[in-house]
Amino acid sequence: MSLNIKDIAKLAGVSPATVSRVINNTGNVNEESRERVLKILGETGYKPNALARGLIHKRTNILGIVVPDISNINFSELVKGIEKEARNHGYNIILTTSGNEFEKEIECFQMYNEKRVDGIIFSGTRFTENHKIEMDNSTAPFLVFGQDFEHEKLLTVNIDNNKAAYDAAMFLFSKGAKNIAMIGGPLWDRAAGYSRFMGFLSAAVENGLNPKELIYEEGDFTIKSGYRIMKSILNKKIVDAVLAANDFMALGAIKCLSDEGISVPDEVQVMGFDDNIISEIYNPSLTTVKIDFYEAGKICAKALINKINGIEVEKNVKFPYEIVVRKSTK
Amino acid sequence: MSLNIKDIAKLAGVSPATVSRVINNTGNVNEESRERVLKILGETGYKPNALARGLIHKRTNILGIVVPDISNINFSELVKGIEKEARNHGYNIILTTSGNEFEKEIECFQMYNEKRVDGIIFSGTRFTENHKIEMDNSTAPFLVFGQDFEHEKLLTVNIDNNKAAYDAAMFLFSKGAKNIAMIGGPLWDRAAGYSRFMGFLSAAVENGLNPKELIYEEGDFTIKSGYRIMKSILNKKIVDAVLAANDFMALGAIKCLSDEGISVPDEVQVMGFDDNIISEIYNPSLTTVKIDFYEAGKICAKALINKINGIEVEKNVKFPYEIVVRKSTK
DNA sequence: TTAAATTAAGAAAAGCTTTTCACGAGGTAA
DNA sequence: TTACCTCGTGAAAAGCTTTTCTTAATTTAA
Repeated sequence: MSLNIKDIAKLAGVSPATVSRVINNTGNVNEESRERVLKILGETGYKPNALARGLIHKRTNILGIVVPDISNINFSELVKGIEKEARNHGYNIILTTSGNEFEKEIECFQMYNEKRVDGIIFSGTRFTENHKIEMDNSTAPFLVFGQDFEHEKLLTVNIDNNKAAYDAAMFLFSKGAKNIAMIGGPLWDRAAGYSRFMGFLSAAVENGLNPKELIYEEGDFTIKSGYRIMKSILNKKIVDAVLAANDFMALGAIKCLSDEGISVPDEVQVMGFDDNIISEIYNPSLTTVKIDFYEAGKICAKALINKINGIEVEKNVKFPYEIVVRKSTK
Repeated sequence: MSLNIKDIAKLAGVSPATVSRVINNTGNVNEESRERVLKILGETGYKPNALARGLIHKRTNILGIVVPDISNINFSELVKGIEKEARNHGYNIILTTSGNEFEKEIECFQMYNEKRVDGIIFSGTRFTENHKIEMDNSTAPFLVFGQDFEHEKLLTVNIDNNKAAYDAAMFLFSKGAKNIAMIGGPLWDRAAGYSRFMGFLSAAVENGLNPKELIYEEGDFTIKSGYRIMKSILNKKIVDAVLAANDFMALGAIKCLSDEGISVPDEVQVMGFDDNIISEIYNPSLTTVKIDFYEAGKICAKALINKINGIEVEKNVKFPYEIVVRKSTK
């Protein structure tokens, strides 16, 4: 059914080598043969087998992507950016989702190794010994998005979470907040948990708050946990502003406050992280630290492809964020 | 750097054939050799090259996916379902987005052909001559999601759009509507445009409306077009219900009605299609025909993989929908 | 005219694995 | 003992393309 290069060669009355030379535009083929081959190529619609090509060149032009959940809009935007940029450079992507489970992540890495992808982009939260082993063994370069894992072979792309959280908290203070609580991520998440907490802490101390009395509770980035923690905070202390480590938790907090009859932003200001699509249409709309995942995806793809092609790249890329002011703050 | 099967063979003191037999559990290797090989495999972490394997078996265990836009929640759910089910069967997915552009779709098909994927899942709106040619030439089976294209080699997975629109309109009538307008899709979109219109038409006629006076306007599935068309409808005729061909347009319609001071659902009931995540949290929340894209994705993957493996499959799968009643209808 | 260089094109190897074929050893049945 | 099986194993081919190596033919330079 499917033709191969030998068939084409026979049809054109030349050798496979010549056909290959025509297809790849490596010189040394005279005009007449060239045209005969091109004619047959057009008629048959022959396409060279990428497997055989990959075997020779030790390249597949495929990037392997691992994200926790593609139906989370942040990650789908990220993947969209990666795919867009990758395709512009002649690369395709194999996509797998991990649900943030380590074993699945490791499985994916191994699969990508078998498939001989040219590079791997990984978005996850933890860096276990097994992750390290896979990266050590991998011939394909790794890029981690959204974390600052330290590994000699690793590229990372991330925002400066510490500074972003600091800026967000300072913004709340500038809007008259005196007592800010944080609905944070788990501290083992070094980026969205730990670093954002540290930024928050700096700003709080700078504004005269006592670090001992600071309210920080760990959620799991869901709307539900935001709701639950907001309720718990209300029982402990009177606050006039809440900084959440992502938009979902911020939205949960707003829902809780409105259920309790507390006005946002008049009595309590709320701020999130990410700029989820829902944050704009929610009522009240959410002030947040916008992270452009689509652009981030492009940056990831470009950096990794450069690395693959031996072009010098920055090892730890920081990309910009932006505070988007809406109705949940004064 | 990277080991191959010859290296493993040398280390274990056997031939490559024997190593292969151990890896693939094809019998005829005695226990002693087997253990020696396994030991080396464990120590080295060797993984066979999928390219070479694919070349021999004429199989890649990869499915190619083409969707218009991965950051549209419907498609990301679809892809998530596909990926989940595919992985359960030992397949991976290469993902490309087309923006609904024909040339890109065709390009993707050709790329998938070169990469020798085992099957292709395509979500698009039109079926041109070029699409047909690619499907004719493809050795990999095709599955189309969300359309009813006719082609001998084609599998399709879809809801019964005609019946669903009929049911939706009948639901509105049952809630007291007398004059229903439809904000539809373009009629060249045979599924979400044409078929949903036909279903709406049947229900309208059945309820004594004059087909000549029926209001149907074509939008492009965006919130904006829903808003614009709603406004246009209000200028033409008094209606007490609107059926939109998707949720985005329905939400646009609600926004328009509320801007005009018209109460939903008291004065005008609104209903959509899809059950977008936003539809639930919008105010008022939207009554809609829920399409479970995640399940649909699983169905697609399963059907296609069965086809690949020579298992008899239904050529045109219809999967269920469900009317979700919320606050935009009485 | 001879030597050197260039061009054109095929043969064959390489890339890595699986599978078929062939072969020897050991066992069983007649 | 002979004939036939089974088992375990390695050599080699096949899958498809690219690239290197050769060779032959033609052109250019001396």
